[in-house]
Amino acid sequence: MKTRDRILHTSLQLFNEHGEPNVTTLQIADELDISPGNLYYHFKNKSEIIDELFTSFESHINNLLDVPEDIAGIEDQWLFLHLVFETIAQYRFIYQDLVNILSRYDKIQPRFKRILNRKLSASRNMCQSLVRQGILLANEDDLEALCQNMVLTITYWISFDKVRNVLNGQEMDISRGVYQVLAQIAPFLREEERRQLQMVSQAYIG
Amino acid sequence: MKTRDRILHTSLQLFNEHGEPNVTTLQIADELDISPGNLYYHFKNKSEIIDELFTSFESHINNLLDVPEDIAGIEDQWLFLHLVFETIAQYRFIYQDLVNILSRYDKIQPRFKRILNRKLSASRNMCQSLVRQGILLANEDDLEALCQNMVLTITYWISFDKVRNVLNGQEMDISRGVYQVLAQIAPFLREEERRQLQMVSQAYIG
DNA sequence: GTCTATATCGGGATAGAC
DNA sequence: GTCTATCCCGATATAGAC
Repeated sequence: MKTRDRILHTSLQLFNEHGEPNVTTLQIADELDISPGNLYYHFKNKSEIIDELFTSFESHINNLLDVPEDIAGIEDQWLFLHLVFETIAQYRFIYQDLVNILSRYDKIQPRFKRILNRKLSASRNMCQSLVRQGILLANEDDLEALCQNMVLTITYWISFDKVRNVLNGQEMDISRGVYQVLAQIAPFLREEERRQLQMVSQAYIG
Repeated sequence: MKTRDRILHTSLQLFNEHGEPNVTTLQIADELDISPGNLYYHFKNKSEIIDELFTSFESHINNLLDVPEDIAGIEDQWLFLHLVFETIAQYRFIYQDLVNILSRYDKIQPRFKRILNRKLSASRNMCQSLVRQGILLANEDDLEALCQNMVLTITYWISFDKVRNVLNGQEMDISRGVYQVLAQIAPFLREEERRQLQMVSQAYIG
């Protein structure tokens, strides 16, 4: 593994663990047993590291969010959301200090907003595919509020979970986040699919 | 107004506007046209300011959250949530850099968790009062997931709104946040109360 | 590519006069 | 209570040797 990539890799880990603002370039270098000078040979400055990591996140998440023309079954939706959550968890430092990071690195602000919009589209696609199947019954306003809340949960679940649990050593619970998103759709579902969702949930959460 | 209070007041404003980590003690002093030395006469250090502001927030929000033994009507619930949102908005710097602040000022971590728990209790009270009235129909699991999501929305709506809109100058929209919370209850409501909620929403949002 | 040494800068905080 | 001056330190970033 090339040094440049090792720097990115370690930075990501430390950022996720301690929060980007709390991690210095010296700590990154120390963790890698290289000199700070070496780090600055590979990266002009700290923001270049963040920019690169964000770009990487962006391409991963866009990849995921572009696909879902038609995620028909509950099981597929569960999987889809789980992949989204996993990706966010991998780059959670962005979400944990979102306002801060967006205000200090203003180039990524529009890019993040675009991701939010894509999340919204994906949520709408999921719901509309259910509507088309006649499984989900809701009017326009309900649907819009539902999708907004889905995006909110997708965006903040991991931070929320961290505040409540992880800060004191407990494990992060992604599946629970997936559940919390789908639980918002549940009340609009037909009785049968609602039970099906319940089954799937129990299988993954217990 | 005593200098000490002016410091608190201005700090709160600057923190909310720019994010606590981006505001220096010098900036606070400058804004007040006092010297940094003067600031440090009134406060031992920056964290004492934050601590004091948090304490103030804590007492406001606890005051609100303690009341709701029985918030029966939709209209009352709207008002209650609006007050909660307003309080959070007033101290939004805490929420905007939540993970960061909780990790750097570890004394407030348990206190914030307690607030989260109270939010959860308040949400449960709201829902259960509706259940008792026979207005809301849901099983235990649905109810629990619902309340969790309500707390999540209450906690992060304002940050979410800021990321999407306010960072580029638009106004913050508290009523929309209230709506997003109540919209989660809506699908569980009886037809009649659901319509009623719709009316109230339209009155406040348009 | 990597190191050591160092410059620079900014923010937090203190000393001591008034 | 308030000011000016200053210290201290930690973080970013650079210079130059190897």
